[in-house]
Amino acid sequence: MPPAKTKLLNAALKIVRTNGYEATSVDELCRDAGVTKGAFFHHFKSKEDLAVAAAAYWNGMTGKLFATAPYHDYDDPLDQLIAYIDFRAMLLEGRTIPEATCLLGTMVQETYDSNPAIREACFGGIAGHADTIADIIRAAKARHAPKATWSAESLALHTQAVIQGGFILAKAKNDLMLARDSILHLRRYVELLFHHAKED
Amino acid sequence: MPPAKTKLLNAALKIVRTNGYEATSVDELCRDAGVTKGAFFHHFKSKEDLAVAAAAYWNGMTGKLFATAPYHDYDDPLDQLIAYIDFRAMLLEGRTIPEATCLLGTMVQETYDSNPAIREACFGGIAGHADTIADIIRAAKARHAPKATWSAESLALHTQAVIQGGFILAKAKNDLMLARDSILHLRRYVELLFHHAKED
DNA sequence: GACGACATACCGACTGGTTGGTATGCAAAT
DNA sequence: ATTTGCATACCAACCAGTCGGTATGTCGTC
Repeated sequence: MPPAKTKLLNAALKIVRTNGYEATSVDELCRDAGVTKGAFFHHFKSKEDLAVAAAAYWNGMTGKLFATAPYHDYDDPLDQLIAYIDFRAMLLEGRTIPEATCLLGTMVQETYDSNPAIREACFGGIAGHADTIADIIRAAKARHAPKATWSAESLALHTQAVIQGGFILAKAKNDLMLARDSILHLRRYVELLFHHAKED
Repeated sequence: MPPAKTKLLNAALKIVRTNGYEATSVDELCRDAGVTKGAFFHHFKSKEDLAVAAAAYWNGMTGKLFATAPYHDYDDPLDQLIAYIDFRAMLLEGRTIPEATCLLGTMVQETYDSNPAIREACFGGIAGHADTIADIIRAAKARHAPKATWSAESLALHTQAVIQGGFILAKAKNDLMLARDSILHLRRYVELLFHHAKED
C-alpha cells in the first residue's frame, strides 16, 4: 500500500487531466485516493501546493519514460528526432484522452494568470522536456543542416506546441486521432526541413 | 448602453479567457458586466447555457473578423493561405494573452469530459473555422500540388492545432512570442509542402 | 533497556465563505 | 393585460482550509 501522499498525487494526475484543475475538489481527490482530508493537508499546505507537487511528480514520471524510450538508440540524431515524433504518436495508441494528454498543458490554461506558482511549474516541465529535444535537434542540425536559419530551441518548442495543440483538437472532437494527425504533419515538416537543407 | 445579455457575453469572453470556465463564477460575471444575478438567469438558464451561448457569440465575432480579413484579396489561393497564417501572427501584436487567445480552446480543455454541450459548441466553432481554411487549401492544392498525399482538411486542422498549441506555450511562459514562433514554423511548413510539390 | 521528548502520518468533525440556482416583485413596452 | 427585462432576497450544497486528537515511530539520556 503506497503512502497517502503518493495516492493523492496519482489521483491528481488522473482527475486533473480529466476535469481540469479548478473543477477538481480536494474532497474528490481524497475520495479517489482513499484518504481523508486530514492526510491531504498534512502533506500539502494548500490545493495549489498539491498542483505544484503534481507537476513535479509528472515531470519525474515522464522524464523517466522519455529517458528510457527507444528513440535514443539511433546513431543519427535526425533518426532520433523522427523516432521521437513517432514515439509521441505511439503514446496515443490504446489510450483514453485523459490517459494520453498532458497534465501541464491542461493545468496551465486555467492558472497562467491567476496562479504564478503553478504556471512556473508547468513551464518548467514543458521547457525542460523541450530542452532534451533541442539537444537532439542541435546535433541533427550540425550534421545535416548547418546553414539552416531556424534554431534548434525554437523547433523543439514547436514540437511541443503541435503536440499540445493536437490534444486540444482531440478533446474538442473527442477523438485522439486528431492529435495523431497533427503529429504526422509535424513529422513531415521535420523531414522537409532537413530534406530541403540537404539540397543546398 | 448595451442590454444585459450582451454585457454578460462580453464579460464571459474576457473572464473565461483569463481564468478558465470553472474558475469563472456567475457572481463575477455579473459584477464585471454590471448586472445582477436575476438578469443572468433571466437570459441564461444555467452557467453551462451561458458557456454555449458565449461560444456561439465568439463564433459570430471571429467569423466576421476572418470573413473581412485581407487575406481573401489575393488571387492565388496559396497566397491566401500564407496571408492567413501571417494574419494569425499579426493578431497577436499589441495584445495581452487573454485578448489574443481562443475562448474555445480554453473552454474545451476543462469541459470535454464533463460537459458534452460545451465541448460540441467548441468543436463546432473550431471545425467551422477550419473548414473555411480547408476551402483555401483545397484550391491551393488543386492549383499547385494536385498529387500531394496530404488532405486539405487535415492540413487545415493542423493549422488550428499549431495555433492552439502556441497559445498553451505562450500561457506557460507568459509570453505571446512563443505562439508567434510556432506560427512561423507553420508558415515554413506550408511553404515547404508546396515548394516540394512543385519540384515533382 | 527503560523512559520521556519530540516528530511524523493520519483521522474526521467542523467552519465561514462561496457556489449555482430559485422565488418573487415590478416597471416599461407591446 | 400580458410579456419582457431586469432587480432583490434568499437557499441548500459545496468549497478550501482548520483543528484537536490518536497511533506509531525515533531519537537522546540515564
